[in-house]
Formats: sequence, structure tokens, C-alpha cells
Amino acid sequence: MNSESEEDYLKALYHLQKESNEVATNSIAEYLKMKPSSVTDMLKKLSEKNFINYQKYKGSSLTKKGQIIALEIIRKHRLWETFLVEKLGFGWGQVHNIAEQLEHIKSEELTNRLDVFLGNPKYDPHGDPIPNKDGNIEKMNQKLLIELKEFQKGLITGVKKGTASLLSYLDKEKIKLGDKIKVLEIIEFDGTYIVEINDRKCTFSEKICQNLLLETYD
Amino acid sequence: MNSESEEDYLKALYHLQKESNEVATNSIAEYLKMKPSSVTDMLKKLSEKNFINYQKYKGSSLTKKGQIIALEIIRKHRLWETFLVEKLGFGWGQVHNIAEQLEHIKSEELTNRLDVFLGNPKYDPHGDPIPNKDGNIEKMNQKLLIELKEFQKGLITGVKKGTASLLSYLDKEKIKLGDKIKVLEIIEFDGTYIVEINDRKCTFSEKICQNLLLETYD
DNA sequence: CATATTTTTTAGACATGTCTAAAAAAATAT
DNA sequence: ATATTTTTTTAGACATGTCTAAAAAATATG
Repeated sequence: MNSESEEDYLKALYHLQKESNEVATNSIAEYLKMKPSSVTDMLKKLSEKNFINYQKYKGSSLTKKGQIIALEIIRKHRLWETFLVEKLGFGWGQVHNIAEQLEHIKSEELTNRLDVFLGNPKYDPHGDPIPNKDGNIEKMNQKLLIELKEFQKGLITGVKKGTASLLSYLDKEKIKLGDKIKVLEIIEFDGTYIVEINDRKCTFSEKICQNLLLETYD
Repeated sequence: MNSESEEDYLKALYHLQKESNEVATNSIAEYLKMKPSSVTDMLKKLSEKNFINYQKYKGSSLTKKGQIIALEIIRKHRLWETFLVEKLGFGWGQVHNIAEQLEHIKSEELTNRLDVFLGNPKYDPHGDPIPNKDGNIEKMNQKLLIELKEFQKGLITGVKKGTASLLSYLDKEKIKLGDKIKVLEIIEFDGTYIVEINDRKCTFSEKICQNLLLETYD
């Protein structure tokens, strides 16, 4: 049985590995808001348990075994987020902290029953794919809004990590997951996007466009 | 913010105070499966925080403040048990361990939304009353089956603490909460009860009768 | 390529919550 | 009312997971 702390580190590794395969001690420290020295200690422990590949002064990466655990945590996190939004009526932005707690509940049967109860959802409320029982997770064809050119279209599927405040902004603007978006105009001067959402014109700053994820279509 | 450990002690105190107002260090140790010395340490800490009344070598008891916290934990425990049984289809006997984990999730809003989602249930699946938002808990008029005389009737409302295996037995016999029960005959020799449940005759040993809770009626 | 800077690790400290063993207090028995 | 037993507390140890400060290794710079 792994501690909550260990699980947090494995999950962090999983997310940070999307950027590059070898993860630096410092980036884990920053991600988890801990001191690098604490991270080193834990990396040794996780390496000892064969959850990660770790060599002094080189980065670390998940082993197969570690990845499986990371995906279990992520599965639980996203299922619980779905539960909180769909069943309990929480807003997008409110669920993260609660799900961070719930993801550590240990009961495989609970997770699987929750999955069934929710109708085996494929995506969580932020548009992130939910790993299935066997740890398979869909690779999504997501783009950032800023990557789109004029007149391209897409469905809003989520926001980039670490931009929780953007969620509340979108909430307020009555923009939600799955809404269709079409680029009408890109202002060259400052990178502002004029887009159409739900037959309504919206103006998004460059910063917003860098953090809004879409699934594109023609 | 209180630790899970602190919460476990407060909850234990609450349950043990039903037996007698001053709770012995040893009974807490036994209840929580810990050594008395560990209990003493924690009692000092809880007393420091004004959650309990504690004086060396005397027993301990919850303060008002401690009781409020204990009831919050119990409320969460029983709401989650209800969720697990009613919504996820778990059986009576399987939910306790999971609820022991879920009861420590910290979010008042989550608890209250869960309460609403479940339809503000008054009793959990074991028949124990669920404290409301303000910590009010219904005192039930419960009796043990063994306290009933011949021809008395009641509704099954639960089982005594620490008899988890009885739950699975009842499950197997297709006997559930709310079933009507009527005492047909009491065998003087060994205290066996012959009862009628769902128009079916059942035979219960004395031990079962000592642990089966009923709400009596005429 | 030698030095400066940054990153990572080590060493030692501390808080929490547990334990064992021994001492002290309270309860019980003779 | 004293001795024995039981209960409770104290003292000191240990595991976990964090921290700070200093040392070591890797990287960047002139």
C-alpha cells in the first residue's frame, strides 16, 4: 500500500513527463510546492520500490509499474471530478481540491462502481480523458486556441494545467465544455482573438488563447 | 484543521460515551486497536485543543467543541455509507471500511451537497441516524431483539457495533433493513427465538438476538 | 577551459503519531 | 490497611515526510 505522498509524487511525474521524458528534481519540487531536498528523499524511496528510474543528478521517469499506479490515481481523480460536477452540481472550478483528496481513497471496487454509476464516462469535466480499468488512456487530438488560424473551428475541451482561474472566468461568461468555437478574426497588433461561441461574439486575450484547449474539426 | 488521527479519537470517544460518560484510556486503546500509551499522548493533545476534558488517571469526555467535530465525522461517515449502498449498489457489509476513509474528506460543501443528492436521508443503511448540518442527531427508540417478549413486533433498524459478520449473515438470509419482525416463540432452554420475517419463519440464536436492533411498535 | 552559477544531494533537525519498557497511581483483594 | 493487581502515564525510541544549510555535481559563461 502506497502513502498519499508517494501517490502525489507519481502523479506529478506522470504530468511532468508530458513535457519531457526525464523530469528534473526541481520541477517536481515546484509542481508539488516542496523543497528539492524533500523531493530527492522521496525519489530515492520510489526508486527503491521500482516505481521510477532514478539516478543521482540525472532526471527521473516512471517505470511501467509506476505509470500504472499514476494512472490509477488519475483515473480516480477524474472520475470523482465527474461525480462532483455531474451528480452534485459543483462548478468546473470548484472540484479540483476535493478530487485531490478523493483520489487517494483505496478501494478498487469503489472506483469501478463509481465508473459504472457515472456511465463509464470517457472525459472528465475539464475535458481530460479518463483512463479505463486497465489503465488505457486516450490520446487526444487537442490544440490550443492560439494554434488556430482565422475561420478554423473546434469544440472546447478544456484548459491547460495550472490555470484554475481561467475556469471561473469561463464559468462566468457562460462558456462550457463542448461549446463550438469559430475564429472570426485575429488582431495582429496584440494577438487578441475575436471568436464566435454559441452565436455570440467573444474577445479573448492572447493569454486566454494560450490556455484554452480545443478539439478541431472542419 | 484536524488530523485524521485526531478525528478517529474524537469519533471513538463519541461512541464510547454512549456506554458511560467518562471513558477509560484503555477502552479507547482497545476500540482503536492501539497501545494505551499512544492514547494518553493523543488525549493530552486533544485536551490542549479543548476538544476533550482530560485529567490524568481520570477518564476523558468530549467537550461541546469536541462533540461537534465528532458529529461532523459521523455525519460524513453515514452519508457516505448511504451513498455507497443506495447509489453504488454495495451491500450492507462492504461499506464500512470505505466510509472510514471517506469520512475524513474535508469539504463542508461536499458534505451538504451529498446530503441533498441523497435526499436528506435520516438513517444510514445500518439504521443509524444521520446528524444534520447543525449536528442534531435523533435519539432512536431502539431495542435489541432479545429484549422483546413473545408476540411483540418491530422493524429491523440495524445491528450493534462490532458485529460486521452478522451483516453478511443477514444479507445471505435476504433479511434487510425495515423488514417487519414478529416474535413467535422463545425457547427457554437456550434462548433461541423463533420469529416471522416476510411471512417466513426464521430461527435466531441468542447471540443474534443480542445484536439485532429493532424499532418496536404495536 | 577555468570560473561562476544553478541544480541536486547530503547531513542533520523537527513534527507527528506510533511503539516498548518501566514507573506511578488507582483499584481490588486479603 | 496493606499488599497485589490493574490501569495509566512517562521516558525514550523509531518511521515517515518534511525542512534548512552546506557540500557536491552539472551546466553555463567569459
